[in-house]
Order: sequence, then C-alpha cells, then structure tokens
Amino acid sequence: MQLDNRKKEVLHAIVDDYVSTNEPVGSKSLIERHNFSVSSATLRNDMAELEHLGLIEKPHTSAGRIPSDKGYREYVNSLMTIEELSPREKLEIEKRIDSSVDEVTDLIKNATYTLSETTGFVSLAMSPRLKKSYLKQLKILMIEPGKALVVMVLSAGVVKDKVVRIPNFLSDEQIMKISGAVEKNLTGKPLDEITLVTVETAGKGAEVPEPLLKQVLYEAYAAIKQADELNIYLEGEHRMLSLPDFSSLGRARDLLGTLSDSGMVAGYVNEMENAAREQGNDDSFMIRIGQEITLEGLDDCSFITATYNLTDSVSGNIGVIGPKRMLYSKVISQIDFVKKKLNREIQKFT
Amino acid sequence: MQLDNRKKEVLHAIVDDYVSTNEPVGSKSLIERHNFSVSSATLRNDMAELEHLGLIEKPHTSAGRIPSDKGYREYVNSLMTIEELSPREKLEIEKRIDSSVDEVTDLIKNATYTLSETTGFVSLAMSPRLKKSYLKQLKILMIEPGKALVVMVLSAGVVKDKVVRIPNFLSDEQIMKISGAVEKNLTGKPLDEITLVTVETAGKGAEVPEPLLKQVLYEAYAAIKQADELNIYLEGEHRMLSLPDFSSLGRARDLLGTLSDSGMVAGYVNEMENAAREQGNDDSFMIRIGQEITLEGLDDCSFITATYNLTDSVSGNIGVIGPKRMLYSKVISQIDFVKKKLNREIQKFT
DNA sequence: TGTTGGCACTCGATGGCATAGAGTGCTAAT
DNA sequence: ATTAGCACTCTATGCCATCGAGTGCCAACA
Repeated sequence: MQLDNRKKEVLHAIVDDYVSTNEPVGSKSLIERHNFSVSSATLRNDMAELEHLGLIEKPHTSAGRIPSDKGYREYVNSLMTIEELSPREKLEIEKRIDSSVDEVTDLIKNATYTLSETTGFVSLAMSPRLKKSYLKQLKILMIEPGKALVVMVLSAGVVKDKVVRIPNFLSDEQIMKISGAVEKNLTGKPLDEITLVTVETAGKGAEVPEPLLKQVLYEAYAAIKQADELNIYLEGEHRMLSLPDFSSLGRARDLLGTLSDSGMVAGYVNEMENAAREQGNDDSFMIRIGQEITLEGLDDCSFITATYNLTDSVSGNIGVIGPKRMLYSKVISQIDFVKKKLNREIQKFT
Repeated sequence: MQLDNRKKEVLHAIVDDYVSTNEPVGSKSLIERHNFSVSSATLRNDMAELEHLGLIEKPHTSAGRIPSDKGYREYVNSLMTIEELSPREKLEIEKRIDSSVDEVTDLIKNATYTLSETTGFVSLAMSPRLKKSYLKQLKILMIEPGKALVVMVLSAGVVKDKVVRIPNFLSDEQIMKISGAVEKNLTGKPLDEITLVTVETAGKGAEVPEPLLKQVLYEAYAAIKQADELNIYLEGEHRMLSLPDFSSLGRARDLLGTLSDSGMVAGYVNEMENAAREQGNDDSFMIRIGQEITLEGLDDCSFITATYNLTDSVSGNIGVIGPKRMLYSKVISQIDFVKKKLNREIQKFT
C-alpha cells in the first residue's frame, strides 16, 4: 500500500469525520473541518485515488465517501494513534470493577458488564480456556441415594461442579472410597491428558464392585469434560438498538438473532484465537472488521478482543462487538484498561 | 359490565381480527369476515357503545377500532375459550423438553427455551422460591488455604454452592469439624428459619477457636442466604424484533432495555406472585396486560405466567412476555402444556 | 325501540412533481 | 501538481391532489 502522506491524512480525516457524524463525508466539509493546505479539488483527486484503492466508497454517485472495510483496516493498522484514557475515565472503571466477589467467574462477569457500560456496545468475555490447567482437587460427594456432586478445583483457582446420577444403592462409604482413589491418582494431571481411560485406571484402587465403579467413573469423567467446556458471557445486546448504525430493524434483528446464540459466538471467538496463535500473531489485540467477521448479521460490526491471563498458561478473552463505525482508539484503550484491571484483580485469587 | 350478547361477539371479533391482521378493524370488514346477521350501521352503533365503555379505541378519527387494555382484559376474563393444542404441537414440545439433564435447573432452562421457541415471544422462568424448603444437607469443603466451598442440598433436590473465603491458617480438619457440627444441627431446618444466630449456635459444637469459627460460620450463613435468592431465566429477547408491534425502534429499545435488567423483571414477577396470593387468587395463570404492567417499556406487552411445582410447597413461575396483540388462548395453552410437562419431568428428580 | 340505508366528513397513505443542496468528475488554466 | 469552474447526478424535502376506508349522524322503517 503506497500512500503518500497527504492521502493518509485524508483517509484518517474521512474515518474520523464519518465516525463522529455518521454522514458520508465530502471534499468540502473535509476542508472545513481540517486544516488542509490544499483545495477541495485536490482532495477530490486524492479521494478518487483512495476509492480506486478500495479504501473508501460512496453510497451513491452524488454523496460523500465512507470508509470501506479495507479503509478501516488500514486506519486501524497504521493510521490511528492510541491515546490513554483520562484519569477520570480510569477511575470510573476502577470503581465499577468490584473486587469484593468470591469467585473468579463473578469477577469476569463484572468486568464484562463494566466494559459494556463504558463502551456502550456489546461486550463479551470467554471463560478461561482450561486445557493447560491441571486438576488441583477432585471430590465426589454423596448427595442422596442415586445422586452425587463432583467438585473440581482447577489450578487457576476455578471451582466447577456438576450433579451426576449414580447407582441408587451405592453407599456413602463406597463413594468416598472412589472419590479418594480418583483424587489421589488424578490431582496434578493436566486437564487435556485426562481421558476416560485415565479416570478408569485412577479409580481402580477403590474396593467397589466393578460395574458400579465403572458407572461412577464415567460420570466423573463426563463432569471433568464439561468443566472444560467453553463458556461465554455476553452483555449489553440491547445497547446496539440505540446506535444509528442499527436503526434499520432488519439489521438489528439479524445482529441480535446471531448474538442470542452465544455458543456460536463463543465458537467464533475461539476460532479467532486459534487463527491468531497459528499466525504467531501475539499482538495483544485481535480485531475483525465488517465482512472479515464470518458470523451472520455482523457485517456492520467490528469485533475487538484482548487476552486476559488467569495464570501464565491459562487465559481467556475479553472484548467488545460494536459498530464498525466506532472510535477505535478509544475503545481499544477501554478494553486494554479493563483487561489490565482484570488481570490485577485476578492476582488476588491465585 | 353489562354487555348484551351481540356486543360481546363484536368485541370478540374485533380482538380476533386485530390480533390476526394487526390493522384497526372497521365495521365493514367485520361484517365481511364474520357472520353477523345485522348491518354494518348496527355494528357501528355497537362499536360506539364499546368505545364509550372504554373497551376499544381508535388510533384516529377515520380509522377502525383496536382493543384497549380494558378490552383485552374483558376478552381474556370472559370472552375467549381455550382450546387444546393439537397432538402435533404437543409432540413438538414433548420432544424439545429433554429430560436427560442431570439438574433441575437445566430442566427449567430447557423448558424456558422451548417456550420461547414455540410461542415466538420472550419466555421466562423463575427459579423455585425456596423459603418453604428445608436444608437437606450442608457441607463445607476445604479447597485450598483461605478458600472453601459451601455445598447445600435443599429439600427439593436443588443443589447450590458458593465459594467462600476463610482464614488462611484453618486446617482441613478444622473445617471438617465445623462442617460436621453445622450439618448436624442445621439439616432439616426450613430455610427461612435460618438466621445468623441459628448458624452460630449450630456451629458451637466444633472445637475451633472462637473468632475463626465465627468467620466461617458467617460465610456459611451468607452462602445459605444467597442460595435463597431469586433467579430468573429470560430467553428469546431478540424475537421481539421480528414482531410488527415493535417495528418502531424506540419501543423495541425501551423493551429490550428493561428486559436486560433481569433482576428488575424478577422482582416484578415476584410482586405479581405475592399480589395474586394475597388476593387468594389461585387461578393457575397470572395475566397482566399493557398498562397494568408497571415496568417501563412494556406498555404494549402482555405478561402471562403460570406456576410450576417442584414439591408441594416449593414452586416457581414460568411464562411469556409477548405483545398484547397476541393469540391469548393459544399462548395460554402453550404455557399450560409446557408447565405440565415440566411438572412431570420434575417428578423424576424428587 | 332497535335496525338500516344514505351521506357528508375526516384523515392517513400514496404518488407525482418541482426544488434545493451537497457532492462529484472533468477540463482548462496556473 | 494544483486549482477554479462548471455541468451533472442523486437524495431529501415539501407540496398538492387524490384515494379509500372508516366514522357519525339522521331520517326512515319494522
């Protein structure tokens, strides 16, 4: 992309103006609002050039230009400068992310909510990916005949549990035996190395009749696998309805329809994460703009996520989904600050 | 309300027509669509009367009539007849409410989702109100220094837990002692009789230094109280955007904005429930129409809930929020059927 | 007294039309 | 390479006439 300096400035100005006014921007208003030392005719030439390069486009012949996805991309990649938040804004976020909760999960939800409030967009967080974490503790608790609770504590301090069904006539003692055996052999094991076979061998020590034992172990295994599932927290979907970008009912409907399938969104974030990792792209932010997003109904959105760290090897994503016509630098700073705050607060749990 | 038979029929017809067409209905089209044995002029007189009574109204002078809130109310109270669902529809619901889940909570979520899908509206369920249930089991589990898990099993088979912070230097044994003492003295107690004092006396037996004991007991108490909190599941908010009734962005925004505050909705449902109980109104359905609903942005909605039973004394609500222009009889049957199915499935857990 | 046909009137919706205004591309001059 | 100027394009806006569904009321009728 060989853009001379002025063309860069022009693109920069167009993005800025369009983001703040939501109107296609023309050569004249560009001159008015910015201190270009050239005439509008010159800008027109530049703009024609930029359009030729696919960076801007016009809704119709006699309208101003708006940035294309590619234009936003160029802006994000090499034009914008990120500014820090004001102390006031920082304070606001600090205040909202309340550290008095008892569980990491609540803290993450809290941060997600805050992010949605401060940006005014949809925010989301992924529960930590646990593959790389190991089992710190596992207990099977008898609840009542036929029902037990599998409680797992993972290395990152995350507690998960699941009610499972067990054979009716298993006694409390028998369950405790199984629990003890499994715990002894499984603690310290990385989650992704735990398979049905591992669990079954781990349980061998318990003196419990074979078929019963097997069933309990299977349930325990299923509980562990479930704990490993991805979880996503989405917040503030309704805020999108206040944006002029989604004043068309159809667009809004498609967007919220897609977002309502949180599993789908979670899958997409995961894909993004994997793609970024494969490319060795260890930029702290992942940004997808408009058509780059393969989810239906998000053509007019941008997707920005950052990675928060629970431990060195366990991390999750937090970010926002907003209109692609957004103040990128601002939103990125906001996400960044929330992420940092979250990281700091998480320390207290590990 | 003294309405002669024909006026009743007219109101009935107006509601039906308006619900199905979403257009104000005039005297002429009323004649066309229904077999009235009188002329349109007569109906006009009747309609003027109905309007005088406040049962119908016109958007503007030269338009047809639409039912007022009061009109819908009359319709719901004494005009409509509830028809059973077709076997096909029943089957569809039966199929969707999957009973293979392990926890009551999942079953309820499942039913909520199904209800939203079949009605096409927002559906909601309240977690069971637990006041009248008792503590079946309570265990405190050491997770790691400074952290414990309080696991509670309630009479209805509901399992709740909460991670709590405890003094760092408490040992596993000490926690087990406390757990044992509390459990021994608290099991069987109705939830609403459990206070901080009760918990503290219950823990007396444990041989653990006083201040430490007190802190743990306080946390346990807090966990129990939290288990008692109301929980609401809302589903399908985005579906409202597909309804012509909310084709105005403003309305849709207000509605979804309010619904996004699920705590507020939960509070409202609870109020409704209490109000109904005070009036000795043991109708199985609670219906609020339009302005009767005090939540902001729900003026164009109706709120219909039914009560499902977990045990004889523990119950919750399940229902829908839809446009007040809805097929009441149909929706009521749908809720009713889902409720019954839910009740049946719940049996398997208790 | 309740019912009916007739009629004038109301009011939103629709579509045509002219106008204004913002913006463009192109050309010729600097 | 830049600029002034100009013809052209297209949307948005407002106005106006028309259409049609629906109403209210009155006088006549069973």
